[in-house]
Amino acid sequence: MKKQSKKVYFRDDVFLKKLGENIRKIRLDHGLTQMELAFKCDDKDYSQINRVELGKVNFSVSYLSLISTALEVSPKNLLPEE
Amino acid sequence: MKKQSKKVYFRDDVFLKKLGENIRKIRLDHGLTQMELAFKCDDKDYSQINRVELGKVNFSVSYLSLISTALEVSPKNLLPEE
DNA sequence: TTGTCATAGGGAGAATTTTCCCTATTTTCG
DNA sequence: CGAAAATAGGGAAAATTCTCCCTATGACAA
Repeated sequence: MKKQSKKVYFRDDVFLKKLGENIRKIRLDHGLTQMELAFKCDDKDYSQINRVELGKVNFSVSYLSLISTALEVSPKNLLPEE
Repeated sequence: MKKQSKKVYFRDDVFLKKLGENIRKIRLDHGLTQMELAFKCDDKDYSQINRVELGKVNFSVSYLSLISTALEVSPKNLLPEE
């Protein structure tokens, strides 16, 4: 019987927090509400945007790409330094 | 009975491909193997790194942060333009 | 206050990634 | 060529996100 190591997905809360704040900042710079941004992302619901901005979900890089397209900026611009 | 719309997660294959290529390029610039990079990421296995570089998985932004730390670059540097 | 808009967040089920272990294929080096 | 190293990828179980729908809270104007 193998020793069963606990599976815990890696999650960088500090990074997620900063990333969410950046996204919010850029969204507001564009004068968009969460709902409007969700619409531009072809997302039926804006709860995901909300959770992203609050750093509550460890979302995927594809979604990062989607948001950057909707905000008309390079994905690079969404990321925090370091 | 509600109409059941099919759930399909958003996935940007083109973006994932370019991102993977960038990561590979930077890894090689640092003279690391996939295994060595995995080790620096505290990943027990290197198959994940391999799939990331090949654009086969839509990995999380936390993992992106992890890789950037291991490669000692800003997460920005890993992302493709646009 | 009342109503409206925007943000915050609960909850369930399905989809997908992540983790872990293994093997196959390809590349590199003696 | 042959061995060793590195990359590619199969597969299963579990963790977590994603999607969708709904409600609560907060902010702000009439």
